[in-house]
Formats: sequence, structure tokens, C-alpha cells
Amino acid sequence: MTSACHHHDEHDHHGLHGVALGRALEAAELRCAGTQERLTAPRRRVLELLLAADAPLKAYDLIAAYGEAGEPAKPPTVYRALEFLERLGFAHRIESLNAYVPCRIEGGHMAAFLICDCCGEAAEFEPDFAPTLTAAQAAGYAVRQVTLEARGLCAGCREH
Amino acid sequence: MTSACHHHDEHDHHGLHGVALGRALEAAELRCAGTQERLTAPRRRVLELLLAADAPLKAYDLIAAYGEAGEPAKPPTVYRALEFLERLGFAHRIESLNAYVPCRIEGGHMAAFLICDCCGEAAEFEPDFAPTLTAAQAAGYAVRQVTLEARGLCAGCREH
DNA sequence: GCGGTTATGTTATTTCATAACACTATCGGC
DNA sequence: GCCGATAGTGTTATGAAATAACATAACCGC
Repeated sequence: MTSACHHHDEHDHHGLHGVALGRALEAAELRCAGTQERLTAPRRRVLELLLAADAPLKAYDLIAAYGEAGEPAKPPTVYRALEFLERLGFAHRIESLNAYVPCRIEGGHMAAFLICDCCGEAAEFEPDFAPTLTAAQAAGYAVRQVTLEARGLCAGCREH
Repeated sequence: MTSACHHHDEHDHHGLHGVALGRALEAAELRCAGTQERLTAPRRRVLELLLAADAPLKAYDLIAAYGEAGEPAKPPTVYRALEFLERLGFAHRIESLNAYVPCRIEGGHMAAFLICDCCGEAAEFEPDFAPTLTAAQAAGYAVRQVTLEARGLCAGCREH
């Protein structure tokens, strides 16, 4: 996380727990049932860990936290689950952090993040991609996917 | 590069050579002289390799190509040079490729790339960041840096 | 030429990610 | 029900990307 300041009291607790976590997992199950995709045990477990976290998790954080009783997973288990979760839009990879977050925005969309270099928070948002897509089209590109990551300081960290 | 097609005849030769390469390096020297920064031998060598390349280079491509007579560099040599080149705006890292390109646009700017998943070309462009920055401000963020990478197919690769 | 600062050389290690292959589960068609 | 195709998992091993730590050398202002 490489925090530069230490005032992360209450402003970054995004993790889901208890009932809310259960509901989110249930919703994911339902969305899978709609397609012919399956939310298998390792996929569900990795999604659970992401949803419960307060900040982006690295792949090896997931590997370490995977086992209920402390036994880590093998790397391919987690990487394969992440690949699945990304494919279905349940999670996003943040390239500039080598880390992963659960998707917090409903509906098919292009991911974009505001990342606080101080507290490590990564807030998903939906900027207007029109100027970018227009420019890309003008250059002859057929865009399939856009990665947008804005780094800086969040409101909480600016004040201190 | 993981190319999906094989028609990369003549449409991605961006590499600088001979006189043009010399001029670009000279320009970099001049820009360094203006500040109190120094374009030392390893930094110059890495910049030269980036400028001469036709596509983004991985750090270990640079490490392998570093020595005039085939001897590779040690990793820290190249990573330190890249850090310098990025800091001065001579090069950019492309997060989604773990690769580096020389800066092709004059003037201080935020980097953005159109990346062809077929031929590997990475075209630097300057989209309008205003919507993104406005949204970030609305969320209370003070943005320091923006990474924007659009992946898809370039004009040449779409036709084939 | 001395001392602070910046950069380099070198060894080793850490972190991140995937290849390859054997085995198992699921599901539609018969 | 069972059979074959497909998708998913488990496991071992390895590959790729990046940095830590510390010693040495170059540069610059005085």
C-alpha cells in the first residue's frame, strides 16, 4: 500500500460483510445462472475475498487468504478465478497496482478508477469516454477495451 | 506480441535510425542541459533502444539488447534508466503491456495510447481529458497522473 | 582537492504470472 | 443411465518482471 500518511480512520471501509456479502454473492450466482457460466467454489471464494476487502488486493494476497484455515491456494487457482471474474465483469484488474477489485458499478461498462496514492483506496467511476472513443475512431482504431486509471489523493487524504 | 494476424508489412515502422535517431538523442541532450539533469551513458543507451524500436519494448528486451556486442545489462541498470526517462517525459510505460515506448509527442502532456492487439503497435495520442478530470474533481480527488490505454485493432489490422 | 550529492555496478531476492499435464465434474444426447 | 465432449480443477515447475541492499565511481560547487 506504501502509504504516505496515516489517517485512514474510517474513510475506506468498503468491504462487505455478513448479510451484505451473502447478498452480493447470491446476486453473482443469479447472474451466472442466467448465462451458461458457473460460479464454482474457487471463483466464489476469490470473489468473496475481493468483496470483503477494503482495498485492492494483490493476487498473492488472495493466494495467502484463500484457505479458510490459513492454507494458501496454488497460484493458478487464483489467477484462473480472477480471469473468470474479469471476463464476467465481477472484478477488475488495476494495471498500475497489479491488483484486483470487485466491480462496484452495475451494468456493462468500461472500468475507470480514481486511486489514492496515500490511503490506497480505488474508487470506480464512470467518466465520459466519448472524447477518447472519438479520437480513437479518427485514428482508425476499433477499440475493444479501455483502461483508465487516475492517480492522486482522495478527498480525505488531501485534508491532512 | 501475441499477434493474431501476420500482415505487418510496412505499417508499423516507427523506429528511428541514422541521422533521425542522432537528432532525437541530441534533442534529449539539449533538454537535459536546460535542467540540471544528465543524460548519462546508460540513460542515453536505453533511450536510443526505445527510439529505434518499432514497437513497445519490455524491460528484459532492453536488458538483452543493451550491450553493443551482445552482453546484456543488469536489470537495475535498465530499470533505473527507465525511471529517469519517464520522470523527464522521454518515455512512457504502458501498464497493460509491461512495456515501454519513447515519447512521441512534444510538450508536457498526459500520455494516452491506442494499442493494436494484432500488430502490437502503440500509438500515442492526446484525448480530451476534461471529462475525466471533471469527474475526478467532483469526487474530491486531486489527480496527479492519468493512465489511459485503449486496446483494439488499428486501421491496418482491421482490414485483413 | 574535499565533501556532498548523484549515478552506477553488482549480487541476490522478491514479486507477479503462466506452462504443462493429469484428473474430475458437468451436461446434453442417446 | 451412461457416454462422450467440454469445462474446470489440482499440482508441479518454471518463467517474467521488478526491486533491495550495498559497494564503488563520477560530478560539482566551493
